[in-house]
Amino acid sequence: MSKPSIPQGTRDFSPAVMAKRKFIFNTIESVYQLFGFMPLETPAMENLSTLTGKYGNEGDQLLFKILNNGDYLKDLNLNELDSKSLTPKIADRGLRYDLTVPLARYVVMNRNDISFPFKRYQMQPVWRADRPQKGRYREFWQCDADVLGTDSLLCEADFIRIYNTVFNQLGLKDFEIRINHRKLLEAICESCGVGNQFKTITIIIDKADKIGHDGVKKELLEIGLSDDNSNKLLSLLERLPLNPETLQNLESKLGHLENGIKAINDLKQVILLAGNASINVKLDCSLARGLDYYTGCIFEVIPTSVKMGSISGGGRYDDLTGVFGMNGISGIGISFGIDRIFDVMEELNLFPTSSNLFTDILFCPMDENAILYCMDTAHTLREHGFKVEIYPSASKLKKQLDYANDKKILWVAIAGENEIASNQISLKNMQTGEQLNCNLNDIESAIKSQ
RNA sequence: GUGGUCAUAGCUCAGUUGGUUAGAGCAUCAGUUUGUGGUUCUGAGGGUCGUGGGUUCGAUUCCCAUUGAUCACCCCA
Repeated sequence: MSKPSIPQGTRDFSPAVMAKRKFIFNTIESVYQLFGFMPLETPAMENLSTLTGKYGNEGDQLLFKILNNGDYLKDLNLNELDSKSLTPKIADRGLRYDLTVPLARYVVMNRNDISFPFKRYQMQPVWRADRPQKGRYREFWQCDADVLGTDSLLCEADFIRIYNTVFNQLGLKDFEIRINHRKLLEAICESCGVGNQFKTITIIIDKADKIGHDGVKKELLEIGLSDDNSNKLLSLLERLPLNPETLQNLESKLGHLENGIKAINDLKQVILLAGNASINVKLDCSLARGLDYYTGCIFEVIPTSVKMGSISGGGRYDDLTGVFGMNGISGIGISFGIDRIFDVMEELNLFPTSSNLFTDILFCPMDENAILYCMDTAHTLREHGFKVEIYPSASKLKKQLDYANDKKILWVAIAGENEIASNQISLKNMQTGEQLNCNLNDIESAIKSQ
């Protein structure tokens, strides 16, 4: 038999790793709930017709397809088919590629039962048949929150506050929120006389971080921009603090354009509503992201003290549900990339040392009688909120203490002949090594007094 | 989808200019006169050297293929 393995780009998460992941998940979830978002879960698999055509040509290739059950080759003439035309005939379902399309599908299906604005969060794995590399997996988790059915800029401001709250609670101080506005991008292109090449231009300037201003200019010249216009464009890409001065400056350059004034007014309103939370927000006109469906503000969060890509992104979109035949629903959403947040926190050593997932007290029975002796007391402590376990056999004490160390259990309660005779327990602190005898009923107070 | 690097014990790695039974540290398990650990000592288990083929008297070592890992590009979280 060959050694067992797991598929490419997937991972097991050990208990020690899960403790840390849970810390991140729980933090994000509790903050989402603080802002009034409600949980939603959708199936791992969707009908392939729901997924295809939503992510562009490249996206379709990255979908995991699920082979139909039964004799799926029946009625097929294999000679007339290539692999591309074969797929829809033998696979009706696929694994979800993100959480946004399933959300749109859900909203359309349940339109009569949903009252708007609809605020939901969703934290589930998604799958992409991409080639794995650093910080990139075939199965990874997204933590989305979206507000559907309102175009209020209060949502943008709320998401800025959510970013601050989440990263403060995680202990990640060095981060920068970058914001841009789709219409600002359009205005910039217009003012440089390249409004008709909007999409090409944005793909180029989105790479500014990677290839630098020189690289951007080179590519702009290649697609036929004049030297003048590319310089003008580049001068607008500087990353500046999002504040009234920056916007006023921008208004003097783009205020004559309809798109420009709309975007600037939106951003002004966001600053006002976000208040102090907007302090570490930077206006980044090179930020483009998945342009296809974003129509208003666009967000990205970058860790500033670690070399790592974005750890969160999002933006406003119109007509999310249009592809499923339900028009007029606009909204805004963000997504945390928890796998990357994990890597950043690991690198900066930000995980709290004590985890509330681990056992608080381990009972160590020295003989069979002691097991029975511990059972009721252990359960009373559980009812009082302690995480308690009893070592399941009367093994040698060394082995039991090793087990406690391995699981980072702080307290052990040793019970043997002597303790039973005196109706007591030997309570030992595994960190200090101190040990004391106390009555069974006094364990809780003894622990709390330390 | 394109290109580079790599593959020896559970983990981190030695090693052989191709030659008998492939090593170390850590980890695991078991003992160290039987109720005290994380920092004693002793011992044990564990590898068909990623898989398949080729060259050779002989391959873990050389060649080819394949699979996987990893990094970069494309794109993206």
